[in-house]
Amino acid sequence: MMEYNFKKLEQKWQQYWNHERVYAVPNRSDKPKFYVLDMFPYPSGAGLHVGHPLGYIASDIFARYKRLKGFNVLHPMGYDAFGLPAEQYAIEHGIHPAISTENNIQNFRNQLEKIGFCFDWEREVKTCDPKYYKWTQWIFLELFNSFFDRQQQKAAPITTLVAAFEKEGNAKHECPGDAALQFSAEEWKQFNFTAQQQILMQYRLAYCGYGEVNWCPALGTVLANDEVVNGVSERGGHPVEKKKLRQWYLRITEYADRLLQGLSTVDFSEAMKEMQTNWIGKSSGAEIGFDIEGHSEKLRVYTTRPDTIFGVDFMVIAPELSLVNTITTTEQKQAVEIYLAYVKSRSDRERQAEKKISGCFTGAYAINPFNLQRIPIWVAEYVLAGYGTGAIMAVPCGDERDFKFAQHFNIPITNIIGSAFIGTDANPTKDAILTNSGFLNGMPMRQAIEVVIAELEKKGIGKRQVNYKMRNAAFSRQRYWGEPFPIQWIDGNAIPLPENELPLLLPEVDTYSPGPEGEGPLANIPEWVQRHLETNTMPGYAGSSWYFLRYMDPYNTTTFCNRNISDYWGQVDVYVGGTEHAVGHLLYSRMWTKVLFDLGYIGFDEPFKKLVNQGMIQGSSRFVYRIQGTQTFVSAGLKHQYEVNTLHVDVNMVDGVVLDIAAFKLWRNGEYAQAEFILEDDKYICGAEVEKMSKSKFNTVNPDDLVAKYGADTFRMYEMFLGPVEQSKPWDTKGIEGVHRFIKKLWRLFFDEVKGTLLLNEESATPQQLKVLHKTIKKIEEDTERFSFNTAVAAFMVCVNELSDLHTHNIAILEPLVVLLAPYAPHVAEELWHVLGNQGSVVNAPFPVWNAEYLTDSAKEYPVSINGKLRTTISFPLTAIQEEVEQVTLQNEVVKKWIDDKPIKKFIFVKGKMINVVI
RNA sequence: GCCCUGGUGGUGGAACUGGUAGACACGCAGGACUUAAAAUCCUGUGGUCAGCAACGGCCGUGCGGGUUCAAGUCCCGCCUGGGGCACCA
Repeated sequence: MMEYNFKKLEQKWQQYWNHERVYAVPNRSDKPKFYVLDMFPYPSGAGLHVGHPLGYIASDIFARYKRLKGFNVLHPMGYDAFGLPAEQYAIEHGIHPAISTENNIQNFRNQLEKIGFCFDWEREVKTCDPKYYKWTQWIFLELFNSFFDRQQQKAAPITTLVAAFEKEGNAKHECPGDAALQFSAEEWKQFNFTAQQQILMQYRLAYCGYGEVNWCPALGTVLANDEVVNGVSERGGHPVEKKKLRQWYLRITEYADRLLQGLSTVDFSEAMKEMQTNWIGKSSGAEIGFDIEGHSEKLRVYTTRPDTIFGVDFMVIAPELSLVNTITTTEQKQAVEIYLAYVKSRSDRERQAEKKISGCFTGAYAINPFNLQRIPIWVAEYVLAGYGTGAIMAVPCGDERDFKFAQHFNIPITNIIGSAFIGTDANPTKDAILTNSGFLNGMPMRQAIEVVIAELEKKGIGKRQVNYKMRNAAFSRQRYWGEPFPIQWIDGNAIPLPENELPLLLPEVDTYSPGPEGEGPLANIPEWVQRHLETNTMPGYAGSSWYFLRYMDPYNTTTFCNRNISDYWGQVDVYVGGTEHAVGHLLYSRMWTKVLFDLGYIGFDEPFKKLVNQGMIQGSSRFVYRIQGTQTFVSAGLKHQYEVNTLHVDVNMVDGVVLDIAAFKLWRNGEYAQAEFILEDDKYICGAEVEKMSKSKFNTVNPDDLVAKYGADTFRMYEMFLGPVEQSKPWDTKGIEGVHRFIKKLWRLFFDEVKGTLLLNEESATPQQLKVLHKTIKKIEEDTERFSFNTAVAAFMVCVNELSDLHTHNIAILEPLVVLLAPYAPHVAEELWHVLGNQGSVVNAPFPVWNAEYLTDSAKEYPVSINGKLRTTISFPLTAIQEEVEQVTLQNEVVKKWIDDKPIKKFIFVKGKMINVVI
């Protein structure tokens, strides 16, 4: 084989790798371990597009590189296979999600295999496989049977809590679900079983409660947030309202502090850490109970600024609070009801994003405990029930939103910060001196925070409080295609199934439509309901919270992962995935890891040592412009002369922006066969825009097509060449030719394709050739280590260009180069490795070592600037010192010309960098 | 609205710690080989001005300021694309 026939060659080596089990990884080895993981995909029906493999290629290169560097590398792949789209597909087409999912998985697998990844497919996991979700259910029961011991700051079995209750009540274990709950050992023993279970439920890490969902009565189903658009269902446009349903939750808030602290032990980007920190949203302040005029109940507010308590001009409570009904006066009742009805149709996000100010006075007044002033209580949507106590004290002079609200409703504003408030804007400073503030007058605000908290605690009307924005995560879905909860409801108590009954299999159903009253499809199965089994299923992040552990020991039937094996592999060393998982998936898998660690099942409490975020590949959409009411399409440059409709066209029919008219006429079964065109310069020019890559926008590019046309090696290198992995960028197939040419050029260092001869020789390498090689080794090693794959590809190109110029055909140079290239272009590297006469796979070769001796230069071409502007360059030996440099530089013709006879103010010489003459 | 992130030639991008802006590619233009095409190779390619030419001047990293001998890089204020915001995964 003298010509570069990538089709034959790639197929040959893929078969060889499979057959020889080259990528099977042992769980025991003398080599150091390294774990490289990709976020596993949801196997959608649309298959892979060019955006998916970006991260996989990056991690594959890294995994192969680490293997060459002598590590035992775990690099698995699997599928996050439960999820809403498969269920929606089932509802529409009547095909069981298990079947469509399996088909999709096969399709994904085929596509992935063509790209030549080094995944150990023997370790593949699928979250929807009963052999897998048995252990998801098992871990769920561990969460159910555990609580967070605040003294120890770790999870512990609920049995130890029961033992403590029997001995001393809950004195040492404040109830996370109800801080006011207190009972003695005697009282505990007096409680009946149900009462005890209800108390324990308030402690469990997986617990049941009630929560609001998007309920769409017309569809009879619960909707995801992204299925709700402007308060109506995306499909059909039916009204959506809030409905309270029984839900499972994970008590992740108990782990808030550890999740926060753990961030300092992992190598995530600062942006990622910041996002997680914001999500956790730790704040400290005070909770204050205000008296409400004419009511015994208190109005509890949480504030981070207790120092501003004399500036409170009104209170705002969230519309969801039951307190709204209790305190609303008869005069205000109608207005409040109208307002509540309006709020009910709106999502949290809409409520926060809304610029229009809305709210309603309840008619009730709270009393400021320090100056006994009456404070009107309002209800408004900008306060969310889920944060803090669901009520705030509004201080318009210090808070922008409070200020706007006060202005809008003409509520008088009290100024407590003197000249720091000028009446046109709120000033959120902490450094002003307080005025109009009773006993705080003259005190800096920062200092007053502590003083007020102390005073509140002394008077018993408030206390110091740490709050988290993070809420406990709803852990149930009213859906079919998810893990069933291994829970039976007996006399209103949640009773776990015994371990030997796991997995609780997802039953067959006749219809995937929802059950009565917002329950999931499982509620439609008589046998299921008769057994009193939980009808909710688990959400997508259940299976994905621990999958990285299952890869280590995927066939174990006695435990989720053998402890010795997880001790060997330990943390994921490099985890590659998109930022869209920044909070959800990453926080939950971090929490699960901590729980499993606390309970002694694994030996580490952070799952991912280093996280690399790959950017999104966006689609580059193309448009055609149809003149309204006709079949005539007008080229983009002329479209403004007509009334046109804009239509997406398949990007695969467009070369750059030029439409392939013949292909367009055949498109969509000839829907546009009769189309006529108004051209410019004999071409039809399409409009272009960058959008999300999706089937509906006809801007997806299938990797299969590119692999077929250019080969997997070209495809892999081109994906990397596109730009930094972390950065989002639109896909453009145009540049792929350049990478393909590079591989062919490399090939020609080995073969003369025209004459059909092998060019290799055993001559010893010249210093120039050695310099090129070793410069490249160094560059590839450094770039690969820092995930700078685009510059590494460029370095390969430079190397091959230079070696071609030097007519290099020496084995001594080309063999190390082939090993260097193996992580990037494994197929061609494997072929050339064998052409060089080696036995066995290049996968197991040692990574070449660069030698500094070949790289040293004796001189450097220094840029010479006058006043910071580059004017010329002068070559100096690397050993040159400032005096010599200064002398030579000032004699230089160009420099002399610029200096003229002005005096030299300063001569700057940075060794190895540059020279700057300041005049 | 809040949080994160990006903006450099016609295009993707490079410039790692403030030190020669535009590496490497694509595209384009011209040329070689060829009956022709493909493939391959060579030359040029940020804008602009002047010039026979070697070479050179000015401008230039979203916009406006600032720090510095020196700013794509640091600081302040804006504009703008993308992602996330708890039931998409």
